[in-house]
Amino acid sequence: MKFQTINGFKDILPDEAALWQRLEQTARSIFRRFGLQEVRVPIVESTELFARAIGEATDVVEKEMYTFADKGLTLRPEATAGLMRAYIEHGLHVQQPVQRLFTIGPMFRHERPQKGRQRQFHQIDVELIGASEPGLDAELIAMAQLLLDDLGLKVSLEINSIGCPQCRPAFRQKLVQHLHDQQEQLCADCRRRINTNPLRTLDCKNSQCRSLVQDAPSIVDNLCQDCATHFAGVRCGLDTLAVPYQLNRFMVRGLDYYTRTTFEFITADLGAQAAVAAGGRYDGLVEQLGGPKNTPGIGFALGMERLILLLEQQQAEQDIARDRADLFAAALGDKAVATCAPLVHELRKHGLYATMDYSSRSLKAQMKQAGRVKARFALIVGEQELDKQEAVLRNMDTQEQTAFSLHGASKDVAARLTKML
RNA sequence: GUGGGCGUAGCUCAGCUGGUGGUAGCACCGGGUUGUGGCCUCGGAGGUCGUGGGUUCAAGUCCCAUCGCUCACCCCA
Repeated sequence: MKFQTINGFKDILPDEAALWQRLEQTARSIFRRFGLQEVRVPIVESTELFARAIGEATDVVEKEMYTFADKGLTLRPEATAGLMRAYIEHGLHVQQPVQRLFTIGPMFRHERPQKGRQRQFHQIDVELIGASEPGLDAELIAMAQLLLDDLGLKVSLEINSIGCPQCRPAFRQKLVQHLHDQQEQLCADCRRRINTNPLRTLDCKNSQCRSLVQDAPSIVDNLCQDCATHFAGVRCGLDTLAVPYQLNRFMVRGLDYYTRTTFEFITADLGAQAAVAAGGRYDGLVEQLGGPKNTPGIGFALGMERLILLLEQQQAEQDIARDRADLFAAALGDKAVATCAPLVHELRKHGLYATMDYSSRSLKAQMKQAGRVKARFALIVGEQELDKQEAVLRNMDTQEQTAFSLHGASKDVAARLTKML
């Protein structure tokens, strides 16, 4: 019996973990400048919360959730619902009119895994709650763009507005009418979608469907006055901030809570999973979850695995800069090991990355190991030196070697040694 | 849920129309340097060829089943 990660779940080993750290650090650095605050919420919530927030009829809720049916609990398939629950539960709206929050962590969806899609995946999730001005939409999108730029990734931005409960039903009806008229020519999936989720036909990948919806009614032409004005404001804001974008009137959302502004950052380098970040406005969500009335919000999620894949592709040639050890102690013999161990520990108290080998292997083997941890210095402690209370300090870069006295308590020896490194 | 591709060393992979599992590369260990890393050189260790059946004198190779991985559909970050 051999244990292994189960399908759709993945180990992140040290080399890759370095990239994850870089990604998170870059994100945190950007978020700080935009005044975002971190929150950490549980990965388990009541099933009812997700059903209510995401929508009973969505694929995510209908067939992709990891649910403990007997307990009424579910592993979160996305972050927004839990964040909104926390926002409402703790009355965050009272503390500040606009809350700027982010969270980072794992999400779970029981889909068939493929490139850029795991069953456990990670998102960086940002939410701005409590304001609806279009300038805020533009700021949020510009921030996401800045983050992706800082990571050195080339992605393109697409935006759309999907209206609100005022104007979407009318548009939906109009679209259904149009689709009915050419039902025979649509693919089987799209024929089914006419009834289940007509908006989805707009981004079908089937080429024939694609050309058929080209002259379908466009949602941006069917927005109510408020939504149209708002969307114009968002576009204007993006222009002001010099964020290039493409209007994609076929872009829709799979989660029910979205309203008005929607956007996606797309890459051509990930196969079928093109979206590395996506989000939009959700002006009715807080109220729908039992929070204060008229609390608008907007947010987005970045797919971390997808970003990591891009980062890996991009710098396939460069190897990741590993931390250099400050000192490697090569101890030859039991006495030497006994001398080095407390010394190394003292160096670590001084904040240095020091390490040693306890096995008393050949000096050659230990030097090799020193090279492997990219040690800047090696301290060679052998029997010859020990008799004289001395060691050899070798600069691994210049190959210079000097005698180093081991006289005194290891604490004092370490203090002297630290100065020489 | 539906299709396609692939399972040989820790990793990346050779292995042609069946005829003894590769001096393959990387990584690991040791020698060359009686106590000095990277480069070089020599050697070593490491495998139920995913698993179970079948065909055959003979199966990593052909057939069937099964498990696993992967890509795509669907859906989504």
